[in-house]
Amino acid sequence: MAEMHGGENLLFLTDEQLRQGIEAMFFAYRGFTADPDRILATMAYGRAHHRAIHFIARSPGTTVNNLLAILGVTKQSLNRVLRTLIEDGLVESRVGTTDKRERHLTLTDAGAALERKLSDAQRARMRAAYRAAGPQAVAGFRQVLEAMMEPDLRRRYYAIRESDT
Amino acid sequence: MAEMHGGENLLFLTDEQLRQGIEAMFFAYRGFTADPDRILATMAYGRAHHRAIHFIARSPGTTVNNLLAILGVTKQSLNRVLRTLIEDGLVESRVGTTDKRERHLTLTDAGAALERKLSDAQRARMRAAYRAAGPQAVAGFRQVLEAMMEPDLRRRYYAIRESDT
DNA sequence: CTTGGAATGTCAACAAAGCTGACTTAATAT
DNA sequence: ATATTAAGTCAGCTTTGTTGACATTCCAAG
Repeated sequence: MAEMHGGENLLFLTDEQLRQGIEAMFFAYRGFTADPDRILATMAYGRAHHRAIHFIARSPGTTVNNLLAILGVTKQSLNRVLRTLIEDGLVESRVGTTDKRERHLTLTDAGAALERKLSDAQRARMRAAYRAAGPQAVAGFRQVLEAMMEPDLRRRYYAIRESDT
Repeated sequence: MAEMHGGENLLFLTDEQLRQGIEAMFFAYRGFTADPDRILATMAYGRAHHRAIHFIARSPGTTVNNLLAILGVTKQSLNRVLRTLIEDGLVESRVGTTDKRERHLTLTDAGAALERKLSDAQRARMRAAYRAAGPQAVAGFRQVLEAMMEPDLRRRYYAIRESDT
């Protein structure tokens, strides 16, 4: 924790500074999605498909319910996306073994290939930004983003990270 | 500039670190828009209206063309939003004096009131995140976001900042 | 002065991706 | 047995984006 001494250290909390942060978030998010969007535009897919693919890749065997909670959409909305991905052979849906009501979702080889393509593009921009800003800036970036999340999503964000080897 | 020495300082560039950054962006953006979205849901407005209102407030008298470039949508899409805001008396559109083709957009008192309401909510979350992370983290946050923007939007971002007193 | 091009606005049609509400099926939990 | 949960489906609606075509107004250059 950095200690606060007096007033001038709180300059980063002025309305003007906060406004700039808001605008930075807005413009940066556009850059963040630009590369995958370009790739998806050449197929019959959109950002919603990308999100589903990303989190299935990240948590193979995840259930529909879990995905719903992470993505924060209705099941009707997710189902539309999921159905096309399954029909197109990018995602596989298998009935659960312990609980047969659940469907466990995984990427097929074709799905994994698309995931890699999208992910490579997005990571390339992230890597460039990280490299330009440096490790200390990246740590701060992550700290602020985590503080900005809704508590329940922050918990899910941590859970996904910890599920990695 | 922080100097790079060898390998372990580049750990923040591993695919796993980049993936976490991507997910942090995704979850944080949801938090970022959550509060204004809640307010807008109670009216007949959406996120597109918020964006228009924000940038008109930020650059009073801006032209439609300038707004188009900042928002990155088609004029038809913006026009629909703008029309309802003008009809509802939140935005005023005045024919330009030097160039009468241009329309200069400003917020009415009612528009400014809504802007303040939305902006207050969004800034409150930003302020909380900034406070929790501290000044150094905020500097890093801003650095990474700026590096992530598309170059032309980065220029516009700087231009808006510099237009302030 | 005429003409070309730029800025703006409008109409129509459409697509992506979200929403609500109602309902079914199957399986689990109480 | 009954209630609840997970998933899927149908219908209809909203917001916000897209193209394409076209009219108007105005500035500027030949």
